[in-house]
Amino acid sequence: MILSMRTLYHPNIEEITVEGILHAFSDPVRIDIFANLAASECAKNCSTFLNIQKQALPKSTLSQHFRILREAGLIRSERKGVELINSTRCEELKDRFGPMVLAIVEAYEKQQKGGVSCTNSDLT
Amino acid sequence: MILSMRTLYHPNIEEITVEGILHAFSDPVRIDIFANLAASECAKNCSTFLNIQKQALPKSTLSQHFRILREAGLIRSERKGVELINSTRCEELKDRFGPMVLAIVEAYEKQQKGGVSCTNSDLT
DNA sequence: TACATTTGTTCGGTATTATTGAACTATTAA
DNA sequence: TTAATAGTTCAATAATACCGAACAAATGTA
Repeated sequence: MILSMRTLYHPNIEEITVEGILHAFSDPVRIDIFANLAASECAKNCSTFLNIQKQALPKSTLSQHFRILREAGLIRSERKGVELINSTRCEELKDRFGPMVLAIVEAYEKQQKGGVSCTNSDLT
Repeated sequence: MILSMRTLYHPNIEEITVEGILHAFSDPVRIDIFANLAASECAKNCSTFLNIQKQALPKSTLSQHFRILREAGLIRSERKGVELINSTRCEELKDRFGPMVLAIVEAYEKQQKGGVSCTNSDLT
């Protein structure tokens, strides 16, 4: 499959797999991006997330993370001028995978709110 | 933390994280093992899974997968003589993370039953 | 006491995957 | 044009994963 820079590949809903979704969610940055998108009223561009993480990420890294979320079928990205507007595919996903995606997001949000001690056990 | 070969580390329930769970589930072998354990009436030893995958796995690989599931807090392993008996921690996990784990397992099982076309799109 | 068998772990070399700075493309605006 | 902005691609490096071989621990047998 040949993809030019302007072609954004989005899998059809029936091509999306549980394993693909779980792999996409396996990275802390990606689950955080997705949960953020899911919680926000409006869609957001990629650069919105440049400084949302604990440590600022390079845009090349962020670009890869968005591609993985997109190709796993979790988000939809639309080009609007020079930027990419991202939104979740939660509703489609619910039809196909039931409460899984929502349950993951809710568990993640609850954990983040709960003020988890992130100073734990650095095993050198 | 020093672990001898006989010491099996199991995190306390409050040490378990959503990210850790999602990372453990990100591998197709591991989600398959976990779903199998969750579906079975009785606990199973590790070697049970040596030939359950499409391609047989070396036992060193399987050992790593079980360690990752265990250290993510998803399973409990008890030594019984020479073997390790594994079971899920689903009930504890439900208390802490709500329906997440069950929803993942159910989506995975539904997909497996559904006869997914695994001959799809090899993008060379 | 061996010695063998079974189950799983550890080690270390190799292979795969992830990260990221630099160069690039594409769009918009002046 | 030229510049600015948003995101992608490339390629070198870093980090992980895989798995054969050696090992450890428990059990059985004589």
